[in-house]
Amino acid sequence: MAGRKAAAPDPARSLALLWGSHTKPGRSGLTVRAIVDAAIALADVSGLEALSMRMVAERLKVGTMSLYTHVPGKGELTDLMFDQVYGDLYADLDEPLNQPGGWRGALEFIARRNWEVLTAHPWIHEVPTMRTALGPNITRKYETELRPLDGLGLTDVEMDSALTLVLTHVQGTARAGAEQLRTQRDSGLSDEEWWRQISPTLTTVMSGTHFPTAGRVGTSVGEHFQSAMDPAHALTFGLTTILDGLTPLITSRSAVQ
Amino acid sequence: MAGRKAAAPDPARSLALLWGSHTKPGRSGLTVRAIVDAAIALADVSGLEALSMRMVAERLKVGTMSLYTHVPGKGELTDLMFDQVYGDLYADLDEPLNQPGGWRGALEFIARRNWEVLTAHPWIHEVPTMRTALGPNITRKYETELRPLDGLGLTDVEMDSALTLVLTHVQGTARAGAEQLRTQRDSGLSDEEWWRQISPTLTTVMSGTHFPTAGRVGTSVGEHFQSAMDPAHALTFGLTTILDGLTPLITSRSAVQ
DNA sequence: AGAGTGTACCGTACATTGTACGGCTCAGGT
DNA sequence: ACCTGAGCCGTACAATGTACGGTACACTCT
Repeated sequence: MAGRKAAAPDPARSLALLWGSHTKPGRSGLTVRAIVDAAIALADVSGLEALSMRMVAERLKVGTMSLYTHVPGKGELTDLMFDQVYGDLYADLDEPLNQPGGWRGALEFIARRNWEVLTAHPWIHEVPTMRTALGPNITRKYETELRPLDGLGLTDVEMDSALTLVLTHVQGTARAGAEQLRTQRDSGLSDEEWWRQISPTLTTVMSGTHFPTAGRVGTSVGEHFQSAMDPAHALTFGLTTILDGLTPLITSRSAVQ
Repeated sequence: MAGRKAAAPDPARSLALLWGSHTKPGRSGLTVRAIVDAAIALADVSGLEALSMRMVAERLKVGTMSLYTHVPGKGELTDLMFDQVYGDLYADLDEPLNQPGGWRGALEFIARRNWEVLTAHPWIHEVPTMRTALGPNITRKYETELRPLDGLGLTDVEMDSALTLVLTHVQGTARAGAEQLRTQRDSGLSDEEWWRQISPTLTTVMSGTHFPTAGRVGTSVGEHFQSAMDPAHALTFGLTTILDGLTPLITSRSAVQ
């Protein structure tokens, strides 16, 4: 990254911002909320890396440095953006729990919701999540997502592990999809056009090497999805497999109870 | 990112570099290989984002712009780095296949090997992988990893989906672990110190809100792992679950044969 | 041996980034 | 009417990737 030291965001400062109430408009109407909203709108289009403090300021018709009155820096701003988009994820604390289909239906619902945010705001993948772990919305999300797993006989650690597994899968798959989309946008080439462009170079250069399985499977996948991969298919295949894998664990625990 | 246009890497140029033979030392001993090795060594320590062309040049005792004689730009350089670290992943094309334990043992072996590279070179997580998909080493890796799944009765698409699921899981978990480590390094704080620092702010600010499940489970996890998460545990829990989930699919297909 | 030529090498310049610093300007209290 | 403090912002700086144009060396051909 460029610029001055870009000092690591102060956790305590971030937390205060995250949990505090910010309803003091100032004399040009500038608010933490307005800044975060503007930043999210811009990031949705261009990504976090392309998002600059100058762009945010310009969109708000405000001097660049005015932002720093309300937000310590870009790092803390991304923390706020992150917490914000997870704010409306669930209608209430029991929405997944009230889903039909028991724990399995609940986890499917959770996966689908997370998938939706991730695809609506692909820049989330660029946010270092470790440090934001304690924002108010994130904490509520954790509570909401854990509840359907409570009382099934699982240990606390198992509950966390199961949830983490599902969320990691959704995130990884969504990330791959976002990357695919972004690559297409950046290059202006669709998957097919891209393939046509590199195809001659590839055949020239690949002559003499034989990868029979990779060749056959790669071709099948390409024909089936018209692409090198289909994120939606990967999501459901993986989710089904994971839930199938969790079933014996949960039924054995429930039986003991 | 800063700097000039930073034009998207030319796929064809990357491919030529990836597949071509580069054994022309030039008059100051500068080689594509040497550049890539230096870049990898630096990235291992500081990450991709902190890696700069100036740093690479300095390490090689060479002017910055000399690098551009051998490598079109930073984007293509990262492509080369990516392909390079996957070069020695497997001893031969049948190493996973020859593992004991059938397809399950093979997938466990594959997961472990991928985990090792990912933790040895955490910057891999920052590489946009879509465009590199066709490097020689990556293609061989795909072949090697698919073979243990061949002949089990799975369709080509199912073979690819199963492998992708395992690799996505390993990558996601490794990424979380890398992020955790990096956050610690950057802040100079261990998990415990970090917790002590934000704890007072948190209790002040969290008063009045009740998240019973999150609180109980979070505490249990923290006590069990001395941290908010344990990547190694997440890896094995998830892998076990996924393989358990794949078992019915594979046995049903094999039965039909 | 001498001349010519292409390629490896690199110094400088520039646009772009995050943000430190210090000044300006106003709202509100005394 | 004046003072004070907070919101606002112009300028400056360090760091980045790399375009551009120049320099110097290894080689080939005469």
